[in-house]
Amino acid sequence: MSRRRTTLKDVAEEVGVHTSTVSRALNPETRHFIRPEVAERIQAASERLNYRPNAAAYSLRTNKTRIIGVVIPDIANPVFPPIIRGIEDVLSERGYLAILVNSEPNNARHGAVLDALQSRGVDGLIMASLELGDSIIRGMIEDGLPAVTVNRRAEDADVPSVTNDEDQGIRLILEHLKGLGHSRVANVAGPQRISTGKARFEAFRRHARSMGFDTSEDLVVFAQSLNEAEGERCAAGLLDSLPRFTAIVASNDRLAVGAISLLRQRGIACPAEMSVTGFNDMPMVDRFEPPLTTVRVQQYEVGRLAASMLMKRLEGGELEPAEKHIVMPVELVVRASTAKPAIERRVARGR
Amino acid sequence: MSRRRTTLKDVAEEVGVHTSTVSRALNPETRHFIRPEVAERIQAASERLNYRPNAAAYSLRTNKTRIIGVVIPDIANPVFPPIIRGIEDVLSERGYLAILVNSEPNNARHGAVLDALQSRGVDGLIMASLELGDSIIRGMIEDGLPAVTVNRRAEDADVPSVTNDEDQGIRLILEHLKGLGHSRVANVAGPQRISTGKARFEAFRRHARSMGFDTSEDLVVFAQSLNEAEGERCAAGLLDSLPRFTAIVASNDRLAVGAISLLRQRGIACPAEMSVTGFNDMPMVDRFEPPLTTVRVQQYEVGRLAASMLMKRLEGGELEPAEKHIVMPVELVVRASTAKPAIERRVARGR
DNA sequence: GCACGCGATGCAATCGATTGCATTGCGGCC
DNA sequence: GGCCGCAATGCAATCGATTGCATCGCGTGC
Repeated sequence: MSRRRTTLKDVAEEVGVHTSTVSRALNPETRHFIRPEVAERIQAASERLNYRPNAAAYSLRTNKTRIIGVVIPDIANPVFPPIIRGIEDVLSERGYLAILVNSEPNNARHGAVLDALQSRGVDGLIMASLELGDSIIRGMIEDGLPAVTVNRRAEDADVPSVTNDEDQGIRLILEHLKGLGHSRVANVAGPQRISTGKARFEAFRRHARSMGFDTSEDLVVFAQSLNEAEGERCAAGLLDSLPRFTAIVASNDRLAVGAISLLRQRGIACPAEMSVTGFNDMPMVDRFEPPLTTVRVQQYEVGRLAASMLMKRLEGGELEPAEKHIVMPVELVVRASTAKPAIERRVARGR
Repeated sequence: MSRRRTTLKDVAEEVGVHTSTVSRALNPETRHFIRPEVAERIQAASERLNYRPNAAAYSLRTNKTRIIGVVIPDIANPVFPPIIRGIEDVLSERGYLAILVNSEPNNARHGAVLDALQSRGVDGLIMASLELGDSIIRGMIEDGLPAVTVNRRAEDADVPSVTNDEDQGIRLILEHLKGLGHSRVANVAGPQRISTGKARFEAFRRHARSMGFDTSEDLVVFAQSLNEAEGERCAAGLLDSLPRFTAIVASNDRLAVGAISLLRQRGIACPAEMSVTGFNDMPMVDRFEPPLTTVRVQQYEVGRLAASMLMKRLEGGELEPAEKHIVMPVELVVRASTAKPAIERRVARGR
């Protein structure tokens, strides 16, 4: 048990050559320097002794770790697992490993966590946890650490990103609602410090106007965070402030789910009396009651792409401007949380 | 941009001392060797120069990485995120980082992935991905790598574990069904190569017998894997083989969700005509239609505990026998997927 | 038969931090 | 006032792999 790991030196002695020869024989890039017959003996010995290169020594010498830092706000948020899976699949195909950290940008731990990653010498960073104006990230990127953002964008256009077509998604939602006959639609917008929150809110405002929806300001509430409780709070706010409306467009599925909960608490039927839409098409929302009408984003693919872009950068290629910011197409998924508006039923409700 | 990182040597030159002095001054354990005044100057210089220790050099010298490998079958399975979060929270409190890999034990990549972790010199392993008789893991543990399993157990009792009280969970489910008046209950059991599948199946058999349920063998089907599609397939198998029964006890929530889907496809109302129960209480199952009656396990806490146990082992302490295998209490959560059995309604159905 | 060249391999420096041991300097004690 | 001892710091080896350069030996060409 626990005996010393075998090193290059052990293999070298076994075969009767120098460590440098072993090193070259085991590296596909340099193997051609070594006589095939010797290389094979080395290969055999290395397997016999169960040799595993020491990654620390390799990193120290080459300044590469083959480790990528993946920073997300919270893995327990169902949006992220498919993305992570996509990232990890690509990385492991290329012999890279992912260090996963949960960290919210405003959190005290955020800096420490990123320090730890930097100290570990990660070769690159994939960031889902990011707010507009995050200076810590800026610093790391200025230090030359390759990074890609996923889902969200940095202000700094130099940081490559993979995002979804938020504008198109919101447009599809609004068209769908309009087609059903809605004309007064409320918006539970996401936090404006997050790029998706901002993009979706702006898309809502623009498209609502151009499609002729009522655009009173009191039809919008801003969520402070992206979870169910906040969805409930925001929906309550809208109902209490009493503008009449027949549908709620939420900035993401979790807010939508929260809104639906609140409607139920208040005895308002969804979709009969109030339509609700989400964004993301999280796993399982098709099984909710009611099944959620939402915008499907390709979460797994987004993860894969982000990882691929980072790999490409690490393996030498600069990214061409055209591939620096990828916007993935989205798709409207109509389920049962939207329906024709009830004819002015909401008007009757008093405070 | 991208200029060389500052090293101990840089700090040493700045202050006019030797690198070893800097090293000692910066390490809380050895700081007392250094005159406070010097230590402070070193501290200041190190901050001024933004010094970050090189983890590769540290690892090479000390043979420690402060990295833990976390191996799970699939992060996209909703059971795992809370566990991962629990693990990561504990690790980051202690200055450790988690490398996350997705790997099914039967998969070709399994060995390669574990090799990669070993090569990276992880200090320990937390395994959720594990089948009874997995020889690769055995090998690593015999090599002296500290490991803890979560959710599942290894056959080898030497590997510490944190699991849930499967037996109790199944018992609570059966008592609940019995209380409702059911007497013929089918079981969609999990794969028997997985410890939870086995434990829950055995619990089902034992408690079903002792409570006086019908225990015909055709009331049991074994799932090959743990997902919704397999749940559908198994439920179909049960219905088609036509034993009469009024409830389905599934080995986990995903199988249960699949079973419910199938019932809906066949026009069988749940819970009116057929009760269904799950296990795990995954996030969001309370919002499903119907909200799922299931067994709540403390996923986040399970993750925290596993990480804590590993930390304890790494920081010297051997685990006492009593704390080597922790079994977490579970809790029955009754929702709307279970109800009193319909009086022999199923009898009428022909092939 | 000798020199040249090149293919194959060895040598040794290097990456950056840790740590056992050596050295220095100073205060206290008799 | 000299010596002992301890506190504070420096020295140098070390971890294991990579890699530029040196070296060796052999074949080839003349």
